[in-house]
Amino acid sequence: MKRDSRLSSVLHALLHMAEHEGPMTSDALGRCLGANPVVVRRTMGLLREAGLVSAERGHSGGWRISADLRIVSLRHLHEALGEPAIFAIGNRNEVPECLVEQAVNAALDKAFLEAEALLMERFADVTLADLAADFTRRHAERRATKD
Amino acid sequence: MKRDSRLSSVLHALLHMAEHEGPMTSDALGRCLGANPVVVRRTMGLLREAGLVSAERGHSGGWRISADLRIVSLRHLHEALGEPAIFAIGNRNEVPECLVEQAVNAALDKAFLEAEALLMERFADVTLADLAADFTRRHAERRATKD
DNA sequence: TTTCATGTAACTACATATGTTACGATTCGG
DNA sequence: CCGAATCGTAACATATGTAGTTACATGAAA
Repeated sequence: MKRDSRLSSVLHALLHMAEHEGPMTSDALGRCLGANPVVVRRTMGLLREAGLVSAERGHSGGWRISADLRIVSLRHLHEALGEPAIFAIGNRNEVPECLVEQAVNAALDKAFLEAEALLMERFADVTLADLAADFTRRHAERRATKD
Repeated sequence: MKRDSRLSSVLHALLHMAEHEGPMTSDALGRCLGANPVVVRRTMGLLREAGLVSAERGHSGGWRISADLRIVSLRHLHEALGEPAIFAIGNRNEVPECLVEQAVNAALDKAFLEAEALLMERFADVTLADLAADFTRRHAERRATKD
């Protein structure tokens, strides 16, 4: 199964936007991410619908962050992306007649739901501001190592 | 992304085998699961390599469980299947140059590793015997309801 | 020796993420 | 007002991975 990397992509894009003065075009973001500008527009469009960014068309247009970095968490972004399926493993049949399969599904579902709940908790704990701070720390570290 | 349902499938198959006298053929298991017998052989072959089941060819052959149901956990089965990827979400680029992307990956990896650790714990806690008992309970319940 | 079963390779079918092309809609600058 | 820049979006292409299917070799039992 090919993994959905949109959450990773939008985080990367948003942090670049946070470091950048003025709006960034889909083309510029595409170059940062190594992604196609149309894919950028497609994905950022979901964040726009969630009110997290805004887009301006025409000359000197592009994408801007329109939310507080200290508020927006990974969970918000996951929701903005439509809460895509988290697991690459699942039940063969979601509503089985067979009692054996029902027992199997119940056990698997319980484990997956717990893991998903933990993941969502962790996602809710991390904001864009946290990531920006981590980036700043890494940046300072690299400069210190080079000197 | 199509989900990997092999763990669900082998659990379903193993429990049917546990309830069944003598070996079960790939054809019979395929009918239980609603799956193709070749796919059954392909998947059960991995369990055979892990020593969890054995296969006999020829007349009155088929698959047999060759391990203690009280010992074999979901985790063992997951391992026997080659520990397939658990998450359908992931980083865009696993070894990025970009410090922004490194910060993003670090945050996501941390959350995913914690969730995976919890899932593996839960998997280790559930044995085939537990599932068989749960099936028996469901079976008794259904009969009680019908009466 | 015939039949029934697994073992396995090769190919097909299908789903989904991402990439690409094309073009319309909008905005700014000259 | 025109033209370039930019987003919005549809339609199609490509890539990858799961499961299904066909075909046939191998082995065991009646």
